[in-house]
Amino acid sequence: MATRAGVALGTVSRVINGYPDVNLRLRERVEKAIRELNYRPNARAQSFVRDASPILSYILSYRNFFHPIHSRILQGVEEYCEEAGYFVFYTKYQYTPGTLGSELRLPRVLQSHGIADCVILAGTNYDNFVGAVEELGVPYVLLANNYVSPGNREAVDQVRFDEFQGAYEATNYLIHLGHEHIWYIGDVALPWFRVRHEGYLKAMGENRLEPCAETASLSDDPFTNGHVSTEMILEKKAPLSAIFAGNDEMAYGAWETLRNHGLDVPRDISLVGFGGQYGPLKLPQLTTVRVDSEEVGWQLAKMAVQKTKSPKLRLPEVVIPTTLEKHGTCRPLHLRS
Amino acid sequence: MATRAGVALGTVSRVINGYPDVNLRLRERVEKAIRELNYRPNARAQSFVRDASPILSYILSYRNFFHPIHSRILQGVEEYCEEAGYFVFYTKYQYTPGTLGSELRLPRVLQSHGIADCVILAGTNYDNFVGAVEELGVPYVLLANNYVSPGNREAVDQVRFDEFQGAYEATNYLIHLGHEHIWYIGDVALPWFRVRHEGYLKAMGENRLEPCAETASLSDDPFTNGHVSTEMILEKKAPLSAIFAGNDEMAYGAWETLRNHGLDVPRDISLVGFGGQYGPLKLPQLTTVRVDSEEVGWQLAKMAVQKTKSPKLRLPEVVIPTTLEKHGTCRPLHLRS
DNA sequence: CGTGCCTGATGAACTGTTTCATTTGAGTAT
DNA sequence: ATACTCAAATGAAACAGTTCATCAGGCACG
Repeated sequence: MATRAGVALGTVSRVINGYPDVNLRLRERVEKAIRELNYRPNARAQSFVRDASPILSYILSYRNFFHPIHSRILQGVEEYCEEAGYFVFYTKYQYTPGTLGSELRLPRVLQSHGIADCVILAGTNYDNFVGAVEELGVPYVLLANNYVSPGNREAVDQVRFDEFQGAYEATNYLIHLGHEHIWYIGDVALPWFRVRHEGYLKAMGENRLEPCAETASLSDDPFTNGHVSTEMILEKKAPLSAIFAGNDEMAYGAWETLRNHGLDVPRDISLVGFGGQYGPLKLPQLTTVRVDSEEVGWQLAKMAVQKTKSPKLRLPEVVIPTTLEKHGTCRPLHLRS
Repeated sequence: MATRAGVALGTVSRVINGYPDVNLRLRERVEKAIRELNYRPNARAQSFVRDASPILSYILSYRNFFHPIHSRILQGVEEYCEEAGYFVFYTKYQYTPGTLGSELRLPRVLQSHGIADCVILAGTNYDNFVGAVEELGVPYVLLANNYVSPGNREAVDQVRFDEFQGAYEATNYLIHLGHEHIWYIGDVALPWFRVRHEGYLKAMGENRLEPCAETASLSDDPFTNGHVSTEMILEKKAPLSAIFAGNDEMAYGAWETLRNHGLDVPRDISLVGFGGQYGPLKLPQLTTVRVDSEEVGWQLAKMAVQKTKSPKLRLPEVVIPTTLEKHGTCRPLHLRS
C-alpha cells in the first residue's frame, strides 16, 4: 500500500493513472513521495484487479524464430508493442493438424486464463487449432499467409502479405525482359508455394506462354530443394532461360546448381527469388519479391491491441503489398521498350 | 471462485496445485467439476497472491532480433522456458552509455514491479544500465560477451561464449595450413572484435609470426566494412595469403572484394569468418568459428530460472566453447603433417 | 471409555490496487 | 445565517486465488 509519506490513500491511484480532479498540491505531494520511496506500482495487483494485462502472445506454429521472415515479423510486433505500451510473449507451438480441436494440448499461454489479452497466431496454422482458440474465447489475430483453411472462415482479424501479386509481378518482369521459357520451382502441395505458383500461372497465361513448373514435394531443406529441382529441370533438357523460385533459399540452391553446370547467372539464366529478407548480407544479391515483414508484424500487433480493447469487433483483413527488388540476377533477352 | 459443483472451496487450490493430502474421492469430484465448467485458473490472481509469475524478460540492447546470433539465442531461451514452464517477454532497449544509471529511462518491463521475475540482459550493455538493474533489486543474468565493463564486476550470473579461444583456434588452423601472412580485420574499438583480435594475436605470437590487422573503425554495416578493410589491405600491397574476419558478414564482404580484384577463395586467399549462424543458406559456405547460440540462450534461461528461485545466489559464469567449422574457404599452402 | 494422534477438510485472512458511493469543506446564492 | 452546489478527497468493497491455523472425525491404544 502506498499510503505513506503523504496522507493520501486510494488517491494515489488517481495520481498514478493520471485522472483529473486531483488538486495540484496533493498531486505534487504524492509524486514527491513516489520519488522518495522510489515506489513502483505492483503490476501483478494492477492486472489482477483490472482483469486485464497489456500483454500479447505471439504463437509461432511450425516455424523457428531464426527463420528470416519470422524474426522480422516478431521485430515488427515488438516495435508496435513498445509504442503502445504492450508486452509480448513469444512461444513456439507444434501440433498435428489431424487432432480434434478439443483434444489439442494447447500452448501454455492458453492453458490458464489471463496470461495474455490477445494472441497472434503466426507460422503455419490449421483449422483445428484456430477453432480451439476461437472456442476458448481468447481474442486472436491471424497471420493468414500460412493458414491452411478449409475455406469457411471469414477473412477478418487477419493480416496477409500479397504473395499472389508479388509472384505475378515477378513473372511479368521476366516476361517483359523477353523471357519465354520461365520455370517455376516450389512444392505446390504447400499453400504458400501454391499461391505463388498461381500468380506465376496468371502472368504466363496472360502472355500466352506455356507454364512449366517443377513442383515436386521434396525435403524440408529449401536450399537442397532448389538444388534438386534445378537438376531435374536441366536433366529434362527443356528450353530454359529463367527460373522463378518459390523462395530465396531455393533460388540460392538453384544458383549453386547452375554454377556447377557451368551456367552463369544472369548471362545464361535469369533468376528471381521470393522473400527478400537477407538484405545486403547474402553475398550475391538476388532479384527477389520483397516482403515487408516488419510491417506485417506491426499490423498484426496493431490489430491485436485493438482486439484487446474490443474483442467483439471483427476487423477487416489487412493486405501488405510486396515489392519486386531488382538486383542484377536477371538479364534482358532482347530490347523491348 | 471455484466453489462450484463440488462442495469444496480452498481445497480446489490443493487439487489444482497437486498437493498431497487430498482424498481420492474428493479430488475426483473437483476434477470433474473443473472439466464440466471448463475452468481455467486465473493466472493474474495466482501471480498476484503468490507474488511471483513464471516470467522472464529478454532485454536486447542495441541489437535487432533478426540479427542471426540473437534470434538463435532467443530461440534457445524459449526452448528452456518451454521445458521449465516459464514465459518470456522480449524487448529491445536503447540507451546512452554516458547517462547516469539513476537517470536512465528504463525499459517498461522494469518500470513496474512484478512484470518479470528475472531479466536476461543481452546485446551490448554498459555498466550504467547493469548497475541500475542491480539497484532496482530485480534478479538478472547477463550475456557477457558484449558487456562493456569497467572491469569491476564479478564474473557471476553470466553466460559467455568463448570468443578468445575460437579466434585462437581459427588462427592456429591457418598457421598449420602454412599461412604466414594472415590479416585480421575488425574494429578493435568494439570489445568483441578486440577479444577476437587478442586470440589472433596470441596464436600469431606463439608462432613468431607478425600480426597485421586492419582494425579501423568504419561504418555500422559489417558487410561494407569487410569490403572496405579488404580494399585497404590490397592497396597496401603487403604480403597476404589469408584473412581472418571478425565476423561472417565482414568475411562475405571481404570475399566480394577479393573476387572483384580477380582473387579466388581459396586458391589465392584463404578466408575464415566468425559466427557460423548462416548454416546452409549462405550460398558459398564459409570456414568459420561457430557459436552455439541456442546453447547460449538455453544456459541464460536456465540461470535466470535459478535466480528467480533464489535471487541471492551468485551463480558461477558459464562459458560455452566455440568450434571451428571447416567449409573449404581455406587452402593448405604446403604439406605439413 | 477417555486420550492422543493423524489425516483430511475447512474457512478466514491476506495480497495491492481500482472503483465508487459517500463525505468533507469551501464557495455561492438566498 | 441558512441552504444549496460542486469539486476534491476518502475509505470500504471487490477482485480470485493461496495459505495456514483450526477443526472434525476416525482409529489405536491404554
